[in-house]
Amino acid sequence: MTIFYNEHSKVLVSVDCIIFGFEENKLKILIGKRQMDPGRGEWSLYGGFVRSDESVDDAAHRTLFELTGMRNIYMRQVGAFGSVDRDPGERVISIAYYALINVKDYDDTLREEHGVEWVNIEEMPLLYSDHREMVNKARRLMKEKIKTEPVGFRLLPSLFTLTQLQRLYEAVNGEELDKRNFRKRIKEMDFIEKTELIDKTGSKRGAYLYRFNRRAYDEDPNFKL
Amino acid sequence: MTIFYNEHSKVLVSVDCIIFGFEENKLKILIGKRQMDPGRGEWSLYGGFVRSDESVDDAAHRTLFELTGMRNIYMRQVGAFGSVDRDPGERVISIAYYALINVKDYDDTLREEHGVEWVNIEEMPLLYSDHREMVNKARRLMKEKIKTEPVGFRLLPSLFTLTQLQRLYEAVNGEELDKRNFRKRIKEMDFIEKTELIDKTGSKRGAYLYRFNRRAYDEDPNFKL
DNA sequence: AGCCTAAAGTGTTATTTTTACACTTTAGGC
DNA sequence: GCCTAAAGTGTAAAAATAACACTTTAGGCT
Repeated sequence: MTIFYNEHSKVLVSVDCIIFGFEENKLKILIGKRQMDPGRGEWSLYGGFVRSDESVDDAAHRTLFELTGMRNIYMRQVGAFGSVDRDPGERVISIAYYALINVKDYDDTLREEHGVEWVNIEEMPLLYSDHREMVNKARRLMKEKIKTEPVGFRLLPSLFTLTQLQRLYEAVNGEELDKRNFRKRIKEMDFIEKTELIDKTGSKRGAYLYRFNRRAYDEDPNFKL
Repeated sequence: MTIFYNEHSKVLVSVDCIIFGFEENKLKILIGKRQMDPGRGEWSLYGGFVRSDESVDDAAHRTLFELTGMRNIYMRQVGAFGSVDRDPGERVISIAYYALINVKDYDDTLREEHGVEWVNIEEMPLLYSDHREMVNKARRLMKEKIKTEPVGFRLLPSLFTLTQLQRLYEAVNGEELDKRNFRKRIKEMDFIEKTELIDKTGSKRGAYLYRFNRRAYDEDPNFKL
């Protein structure tokens, strides 16, 4: 293969995943203690290196799959982090991605095998290197995204109550929402469908379960929450 | 130096700049015909490689400086572009940045020496590799940014008329704005200051020149246009 | 059986924000 | 002095958002 750019130096490129989950009315991220040097024992995002035969996006999906066994996950790029000394071991430029997963879809045994935990994002410990910056930016982007695109459902079971959905938005926005105003907006979005099923786990009375209908959304995609 | 990650492959990392300018009431970008292989002769963004001793952000600023001789330019990261075969020569992952500059601050001789031109973004030719994608994403991000942060002034001279400012927003938004509503909003922002100076280049009557007062903005940063 | 509890569910009004809209003023050029 | 072309200016309607409280229901307890 012809080398066109041979005078330039090459660097390692990694991906780091900010994996969001929603549990007990709290927004959480999946982090673990680093099991390798440098930084062994520090809290860290899960990541991996980009291989020569895969795109950066593919590397992110592969890395997430390695950790969770899950495919077809909603992932979006957060950005590139490229300080010279961001990694104490060697020059590594990292591309951060955030992912939205339903906590219940993630096998707990697999999670423990990888030594990662769901941590309330409001109680994040100190993180390795610039990972905290990554989380903050990911959170900012996700918060904006979730307002205008129906991606929050990715954090919930496919059937959910309106209270669950409201709590999710409250956790992401960091402020309480008015129940009646919230539900008024839901009613305007026909693709958030009420089922006849009732969830009794959250109250004695029980609450109707709803589902997101993607097909209906695609026909009239106007989402706003 | 200890090599910690030695089994992983390294790649070239470049930066590409989407340089926005505003001229003749049009939003423009600075592009040139590639002067090297691969892709010689194709329209392309201006870019450069990230060196081992500089951050990615620094590389972007250095690259912009090489092209324009300008420093302290507003630049924001667009994101990483990392398809395996995005560069026909060799695997190169590129981090795109957009910059906002005042066209009049860019020396025209220097511009010609580098063989780059201001092209109306609505009449963009086919671009090399994935550069069009980069431009589109940059434009989307810039459009959002300019709504809530006072960065549009970077595209204008330090003294500008309200009509110029309105035309800028019209060019970025891609739609006409109501003059009275626009000016009503300006009046609410005390950090957009009317001067006693008058610009007569745009009309016989002349229009008052305004300036952005950063200090005043910092004290009460509420910008919305 | 009856009472207590805790979450589900439901509309109206006030406030704020956004949009629509047209005429007067001014200075240069002819 | 008349024509032109851009600058400048306020009000009213419409839409979006925010504020707000009571009823219903079923389980658990006595």
